[in-house]
Amino acid sequence: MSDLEEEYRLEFFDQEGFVRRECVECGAHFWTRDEDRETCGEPPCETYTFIDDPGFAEEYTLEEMREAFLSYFEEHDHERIEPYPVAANRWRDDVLLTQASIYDFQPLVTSGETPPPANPLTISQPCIRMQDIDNVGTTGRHTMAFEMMAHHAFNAREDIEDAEQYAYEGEVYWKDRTVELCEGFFESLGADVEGITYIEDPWVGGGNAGPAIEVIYEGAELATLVFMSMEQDPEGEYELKDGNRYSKMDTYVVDTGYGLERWTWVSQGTPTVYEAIYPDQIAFLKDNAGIELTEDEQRIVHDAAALAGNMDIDEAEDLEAARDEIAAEIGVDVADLEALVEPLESIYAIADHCRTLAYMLGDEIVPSNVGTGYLARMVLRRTKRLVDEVGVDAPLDELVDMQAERLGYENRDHVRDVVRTEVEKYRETLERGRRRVEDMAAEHADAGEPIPTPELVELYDSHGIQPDMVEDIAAEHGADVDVPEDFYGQVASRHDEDAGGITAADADERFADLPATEQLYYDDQQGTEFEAVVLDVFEREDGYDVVLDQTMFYPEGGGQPPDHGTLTSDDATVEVTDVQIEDGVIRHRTDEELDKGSMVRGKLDVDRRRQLMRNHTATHVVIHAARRILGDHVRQAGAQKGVDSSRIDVAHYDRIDREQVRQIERLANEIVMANVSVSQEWLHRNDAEAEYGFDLYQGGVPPGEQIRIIQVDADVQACGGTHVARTGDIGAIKVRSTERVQDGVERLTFSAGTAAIEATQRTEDALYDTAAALDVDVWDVPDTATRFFDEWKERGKRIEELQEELAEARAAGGDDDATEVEVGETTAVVRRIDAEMDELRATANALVEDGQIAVLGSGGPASDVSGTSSDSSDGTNGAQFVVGVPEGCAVNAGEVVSQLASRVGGGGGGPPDFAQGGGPDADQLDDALADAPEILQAVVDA
RNA sequence: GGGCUCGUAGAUCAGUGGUAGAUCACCCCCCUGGCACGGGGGAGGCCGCGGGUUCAAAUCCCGCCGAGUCCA
Repeated sequence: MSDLEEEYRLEFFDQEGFVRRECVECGAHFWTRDEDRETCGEPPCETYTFIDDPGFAEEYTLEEMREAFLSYFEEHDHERIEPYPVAANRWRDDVLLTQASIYDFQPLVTSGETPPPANPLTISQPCIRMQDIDNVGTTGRHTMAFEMMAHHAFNAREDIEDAEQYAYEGEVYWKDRTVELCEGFFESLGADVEGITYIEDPWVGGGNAGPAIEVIYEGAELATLVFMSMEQDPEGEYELKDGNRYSKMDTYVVDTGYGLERWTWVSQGTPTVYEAIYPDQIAFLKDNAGIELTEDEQRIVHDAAALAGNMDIDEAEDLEAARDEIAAEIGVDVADLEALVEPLESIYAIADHCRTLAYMLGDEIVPSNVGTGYLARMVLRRTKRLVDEVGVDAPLDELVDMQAERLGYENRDHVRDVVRTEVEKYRETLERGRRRVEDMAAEHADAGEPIPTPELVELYDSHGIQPDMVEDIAAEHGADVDVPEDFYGQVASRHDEDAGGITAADADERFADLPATEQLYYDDQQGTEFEAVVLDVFEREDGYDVVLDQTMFYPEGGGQPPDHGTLTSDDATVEVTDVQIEDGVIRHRTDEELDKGSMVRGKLDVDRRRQLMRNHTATHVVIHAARRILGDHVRQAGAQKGVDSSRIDVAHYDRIDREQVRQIERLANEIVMANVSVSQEWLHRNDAEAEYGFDLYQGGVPPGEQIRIIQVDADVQACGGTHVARTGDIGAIKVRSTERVQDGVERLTFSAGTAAIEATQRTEDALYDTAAALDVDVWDVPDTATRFFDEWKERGKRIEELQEELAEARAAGGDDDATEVEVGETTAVVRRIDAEMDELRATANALVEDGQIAVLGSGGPASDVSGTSSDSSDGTNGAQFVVGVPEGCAVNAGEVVSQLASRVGGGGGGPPDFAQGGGPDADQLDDALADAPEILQAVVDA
């Protein structure tokens, strides 16, 4: 096993007189100029020494420090690069947020597939680390939002066989120069370079690894210098700390990270990092929340923070343990200290969270319950809770705007708008939750028991109500709550993860030897016929896979389905039903075999392909139109093209209403009618990104140095699909529906070309048929339908009234159809009324009100008076009974009904005073009713 | 993408196989000089939609639509 010790023996260290030492506290190896040094310098082995004693010659604000860094590296031959969005999922699909500057260049640049935008380069990249969320504010040094200043150099070995295979060649600089530049920057700020220690700390992550150095100054880790140079390899020569083996790569990359906030903090020497980086907002928040401290109190807070800073408090949990110690040291009561410090901690967290939100929303992340949108929502809600708790009464959108303004954003109005919308949504959620908890609390308070844990878990998991909020609300209603220690564990256990990763289909070895198929559909997008040579044929379960030297058939990809068509050789014509591409080799799935080596003529199913092209270009047009109508935050969140219809999912924070659909449709068709040409061009990806930004990648990020750019009107996208030549070829675009596929994601389904016409015709047919059925003009359909519906409701009510009148009349007039028997003191009326259940019930009620027992049977409605009956049968749908018993009469209606119903092959029941039942054998109805007197007698005797 | 919860009167919600309810809001009347309150009466429901099970479904099962929420 190698611990990479050799990797750290730098010439630079040698020349500068560094020595390698082992820390007496933690055992880490480090490099220092100070021969007497015993510890590595990093907490907990040593403490911060810059608090109240800044480590640089001058104090810097965030902006000044960023500029100092970038200009230093510019002066040393680095090109300054504009920061990337914090939404890393715009250019890669393995992560959601940008957490380090190197994220900007993964995976394609680091692997050598794509050249970096400059080499070497320097950047200050905004980042968000959600995992630190609990520590923000309390530890004094954690922030969720930060900028990682960096200098990167991308190197590729030249001593390899095929050096040109990588997008960059040769060495820009490596370890020695990296450390030298780092020292140089320290020096430029007037730091005492004697005090710097370099700790050996190999880095491993995401399948890559390499030696790395932590740069410690004044007790603080100010930079990490990573030398990414290895990749995971079971045969590898190095075994690293994650237990895996690694071997050297052909590319090797300098990946550095300098925390802008740390550097600013060290330059100012404030007790916490927050005070150094957000002085204005913290002053505002303190003032607004009415936090005024006496000089004594200020001193206590200051000392406590300084001590905490020195104590290597890495987690909020550790702080609780440390607080006793701190209080003792300063000589105050722990409770008093907490009362002083906690509001400040909230305020620090608010400032940090507002910056996080400004980053997220400024980069046009739309709050939702998926992906980055969910993260934005979580941060926003947490911030809102903190703001309310600490008693800040400024609207949240104003607080976020303070950060957006500081960052110089141009879309501040949009950011405020989104924050307001979200705050309102949260308010509604809280209100719903409050009512729910109040009911629950009252119930459990009555029972004198605490709210049980499963209820708590459900309140959080299904309704988004935090346990501590439940505690507060429950307390108001006198109910207790026990929040178990492992609460969030119990929540997690509700989410039974059904493992079952999708096993990737085994790559077929035999394809590996075949050359990449020439893609004729790019040379001539309008072409439909071609000639080719059959390179190979593979038998499959349901047909054959044919590989040609070149093809016009478009393989499935980018949401565009594959082409269909035929391949014809001298001997046979075969149908192509599917086309797939793998490693550049295109496979045509056919129903019959073709001879290897034969010449074939390929013909596309032209109608299908035309529709697919129309749909694909239309997709670009629709998303462009949606963006113009709904706002710049609109991005594609998925798409599927089809022959008859296509759909795109877009990120948007509200439902798309009918009027907006009309506007989108109109604008889309204006672009169609303008008949602008659809241009295809292959650009170097860096040029394309520089010119159009990451919005190019609406449909995903293509690999490679050159990317295909499709421009439709003002819309520019990287796209591998086939398109019509001019927008007019689309013919027409019809938006058919919108649907909310997730909160914050709207799906637009539309049709293009002939399918658009057909879709419209189908809708019209439905309208015409309706008009015909109502016997009115189409324009009168809405009014007529409304009138009919109202009248139908009126009639229902009238029928009910009449049924009641009829029932009363029946009850009053003893008519001949009824059999009356005496059951004890009470008269029972047994009668057959062929009517609906409603009518039977009404009659029974009327009889009961007259003090009589009602035993009513029905063989189904004699005539369908109400028009509401939905049964299609012809009166043979069985028998029903209703039995009603007046108060104080010892007859169980349920029992009677049960016995009657059993005679018609069914069952029944109900409360003792009013029961219903029935069965399928209507033929037995009269016999059953004839037996009713005996049944009544038997029941009363029992 | 997955899990969970919910959809009943204008609003908020009860009702978990057997006659659709409460509170507020609304309309009318009484009380009052008038208002608030109080009292009495009334109107207002395709129980989200579509299937299924059952003698019987707001209620149970399946699908769809709509909303909420937790997680990746």
